[in-house]
Amino acid sequence: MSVNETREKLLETALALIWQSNYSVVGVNEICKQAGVTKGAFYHHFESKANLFCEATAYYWQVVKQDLDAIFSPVNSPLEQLENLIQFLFKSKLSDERVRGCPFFNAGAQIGTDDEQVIEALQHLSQMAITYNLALIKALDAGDYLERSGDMQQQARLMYHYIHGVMSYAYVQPDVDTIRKDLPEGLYRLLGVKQAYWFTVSPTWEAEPSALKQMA
Amino acid sequence: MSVNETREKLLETALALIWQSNYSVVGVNEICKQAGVTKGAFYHHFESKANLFCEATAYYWQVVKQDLDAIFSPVNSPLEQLENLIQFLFKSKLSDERVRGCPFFNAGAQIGTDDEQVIEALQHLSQMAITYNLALIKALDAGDYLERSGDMQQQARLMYHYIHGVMSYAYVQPDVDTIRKDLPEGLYRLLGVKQAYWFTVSPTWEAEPSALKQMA
DNA sequence: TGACGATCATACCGATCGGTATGTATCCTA
DNA sequence: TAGGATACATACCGATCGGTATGATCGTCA
Repeated sequence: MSVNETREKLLETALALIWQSNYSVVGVNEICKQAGVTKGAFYHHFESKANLFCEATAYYWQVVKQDLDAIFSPVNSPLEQLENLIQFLFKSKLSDERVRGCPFFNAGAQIGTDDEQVIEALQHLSQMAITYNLALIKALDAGDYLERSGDMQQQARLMYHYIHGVMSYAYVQPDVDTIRKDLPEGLYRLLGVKQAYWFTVSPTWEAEPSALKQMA
Repeated sequence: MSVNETREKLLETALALIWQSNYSVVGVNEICKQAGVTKGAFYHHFESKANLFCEATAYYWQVVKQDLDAIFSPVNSPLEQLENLIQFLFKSKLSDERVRGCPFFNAGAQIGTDDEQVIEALQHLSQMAITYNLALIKALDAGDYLERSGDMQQQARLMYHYIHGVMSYAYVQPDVDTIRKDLPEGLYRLLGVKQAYWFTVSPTWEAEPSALKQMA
């Protein structure tokens, strides 16, 4: 196994395990065991468990960013972008029944406030997500798809709040059909998309298998 | 210390500690230490840590229910009820900077999926919350405060999702002013309250100190 | 008064936690 | 080909985890 292979195997295993339960519960031993490496290897690549989590956050974002850039590609209309986002959230996190919620949507709630670097990593991640939301809202507004204009930065946050909430709900109540309905309904309502445009667009984005997808 | 005193002290201490960090991180030893009782007393009153959590959930709900019943009192108009709810969510969970989010909003994300009785306790709690939301939505709809009628059961869920999301956001980003703005804005939008009624009502509910409030 | 159950207090359990010390095999470079 | 850095593997550390066994103290009621 090459250097990067070991490192990435650890990152992906950690993400998968945290994904399935939570940061506090998943131990370094278990991560190593599942990844098929020893503790010596773990602490060779990462200085601590918290550091691993931060690196995993960055790794996760790096992968997700590619999806997001495809979803929000300028070749898609704003409405298509929104539908793609819904598709993405649904497919990547809810299709497999064993996986509920998103480790980073949830992570804020999983981690004690004492670990500063972890908090910062999560804040950065949420800020990134909100930035993407903001771009979408600006596009929707420019395309006259919205009933009213408002504080778009705020609307981007509202979007984030809501998506976060739905994902967390899915963690406790993995009722796929319900989530499938609530996700678009809430977003259309929150953003104030003109009702004529509701449920009128088919997504142009399709989930592709990737390292992170396989984890789910 | 009487029997009920010890038991309630343990429940309240557990809630406070879990509130501040999370279920996995807070140990039985720490709960006992903070509560000023010994482990013997703990395991005399509760058969396990998970059982304590379930009991604490019920205890918490029992206290919160009183607030909710006051908030949704029929003497208040639906708009006042909504404003009261916002006030309640904000005051009870965000006023103290050290406390971020809600232990039970977050708990779904904090607990491994392996503990069945804990999951059930949380599902029950969320169902209760959604039931209250539903009553509010029906009242708003009946009072012609909403722009459109829809699946009210779903709308009650959407409300829950959003509130959950805002609370979790507050956990990582304890920016009180932002939350203060986002909470009503999102709820008005989600529920589709006619814009003429936005921010027009003053709350009739005021937080009163209680055992659980002091925890915060 | 004496027996008994309720309410704890103390001491301890094996397991596991995150982390480390040290040894070793491999590889690149000089 | 010597030597040092890299990439691990193994064994172990003290601390803490949830939980238990046992005994002391108390009020209660026969």
